[in-house]
Amino acid sequence: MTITQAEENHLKAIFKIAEKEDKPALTNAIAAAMHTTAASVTDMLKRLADKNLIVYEKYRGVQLTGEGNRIATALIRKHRLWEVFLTEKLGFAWDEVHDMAEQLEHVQGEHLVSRLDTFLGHPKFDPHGDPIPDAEGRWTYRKQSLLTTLLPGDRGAVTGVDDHSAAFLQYLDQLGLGLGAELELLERFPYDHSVRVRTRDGRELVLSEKVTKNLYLNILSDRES
Amino acid sequence: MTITQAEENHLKAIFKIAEKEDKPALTNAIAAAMHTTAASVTDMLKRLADKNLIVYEKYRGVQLTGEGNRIATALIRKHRLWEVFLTEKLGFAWDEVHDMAEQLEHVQGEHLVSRLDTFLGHPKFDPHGDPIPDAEGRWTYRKQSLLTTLLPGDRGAVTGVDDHSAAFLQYLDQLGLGLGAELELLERFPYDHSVRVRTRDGRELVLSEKVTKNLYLNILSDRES
DNA sequence: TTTGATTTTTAGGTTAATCTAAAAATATTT
DNA sequence: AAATATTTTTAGATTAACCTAAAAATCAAA
Repeated sequence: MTITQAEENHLKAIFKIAEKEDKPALTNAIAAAMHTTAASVTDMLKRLADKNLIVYEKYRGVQLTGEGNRIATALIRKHRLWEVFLTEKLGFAWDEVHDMAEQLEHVQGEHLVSRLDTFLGHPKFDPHGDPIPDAEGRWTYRKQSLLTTLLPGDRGAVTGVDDHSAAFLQYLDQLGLGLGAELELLERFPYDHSVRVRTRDGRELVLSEKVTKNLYLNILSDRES
Repeated sequence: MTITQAEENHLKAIFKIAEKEDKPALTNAIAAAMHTTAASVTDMLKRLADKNLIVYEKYRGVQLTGEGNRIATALIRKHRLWEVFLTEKLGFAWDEVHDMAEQLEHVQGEHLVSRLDTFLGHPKFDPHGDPIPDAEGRWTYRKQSLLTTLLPGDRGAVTGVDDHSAAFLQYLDQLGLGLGAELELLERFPYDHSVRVRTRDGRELVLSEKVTKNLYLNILSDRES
C-alpha cells in the first residue's frame, strides 16, 4: 500500500498534537497544523482510517495505530536528520532549515536514512534540541526545564525551544542564546514574569515571559546560596 | 508562477530528447521517457505552452523556451549534484543513486543548491561522468569517444556511459571498468563487433558490441605501433 | 435543560495529472 | 496518389487533495 506525502504529513501532525496534548487529535487542531480546512482533514481522516493508519471515531478525534505511529516516527527521524545535515554540513542557520527538511523528509530510498544517520555520526538531537528517534523508533529522553521553572541562583544550559519560529530563533541568536549557551538566573520579576539572567560571558539580560516560556534548559547545579 | 514537479520532469525530458536527437522532441518520445501515455503528454504540453516554457506546434513537436531551458538545466544540475552527494558522502554505488536524485532534485530552498555545490567542492561531473552545469547553466565540454571508435593500440580512460541502467553499471563494476579505469584496445573482431582490451592491471577482457557502444573514453595517446 | 455557540461532517465543487478509446492528422508504402 | 500505418490529439473518465457552504453533532452556559 502506498502512502502519499499528504498522508504522511497528516500522520506527523496527528502524532505531534497527540504527543503535546496527550489525547486524541481533533480535526480543527490538525487543520490548523496543516494549514488546511476542517473539511479537508475529515476527508483525509477517512482515507487514513481506511488504510488502518489511524483509529477514527467521528466527532471524537483520532489516534495513530501502530503502523501510523511507525510512519510518523520515521518521518520525524528523517526530518531531524536532514536538519542536522543542513546545519552541520551545509552551514545553514537553525532558523532556515525547517522548510527544506519538510521536503527532504519525503525522499524515499533504500538505506538512505541509515546512511545519512551514519554520515552525520548518529546525532541524538536536531539543531533545535529536539530528539531524533533511532531506526527502531526509540526516543532519547533527558531532563530539561522551561526557564520559567528555574529559581534565582539556578544555572542551566540551553537544550531546546518550544517555539520553533524563525523570529524566535533569530532573536535567541541575537541574544547569544543558541543551543548549549549557559546562563544563571539572577532575579525573577513577578510583575510581568520576566527574569534577569547572566550569561557565561558575564552579560546580563532581561528575558520576557514569552522567552522564558519557550526556552528549555538542563539545570547544571543547585543555586549557589 | 508555480511550476509543478510533473512539469519540471517533462521539461527535463524534453531537454534531454532535444539534446540527443538535436531536433524538437516528439510526443511519443516524451511519453516513453516519462513512462506515461501520448495523451497525457499532449495535455502537459498545452500547460507548458500556456506558461511559455515550451514552443508547441501541434503534431510538430516541442522546443524549450529560454525559461524552459533554464529550468531544465537547473534541474539537471541539482540531480547530478545530489548524485555526487549520494556516492561521495553517503557511499552509494553509481547504480543506486538515480531514483533518489530524481526526488532530491525537486527540493526547493534558497541557497540549497549553491551550498551543496560548495560542500561537494564544485564537482564538474556526476558519478556517471555526465557534466554538471554551473549556476549560470554553463556546461563543461571534454573530448570523449565511444569505445567503438578506438583502433587497436589506442589507450583510453573511462569517462562515461551512454546506457545508465543499473544492469550495465553493475556489469562494468564486475569487469573493473568504473570511471577512470584505463584500458588498451588490443583487437577488433569484425564478425560481431566485439573487442579485446587489456586493463591497467594486465587483465584481458572481451567486450561485446553492446558494451563498446555504451562506453565513453578519453583517448590517452596514439597507438603504440 | 434548552438555547446558542462551536466543531465536525456532509454535499457538492475544482484542479492537476493521469488514464483509455476514438478521431484526426501526418507519414509511409505500394 | 491512394491506401495503409503511425502518431498525435481530442473526448471523456478517474483519483488525490484540496475548497466553500450548509447540515448535523457536540459542547457550554444561562
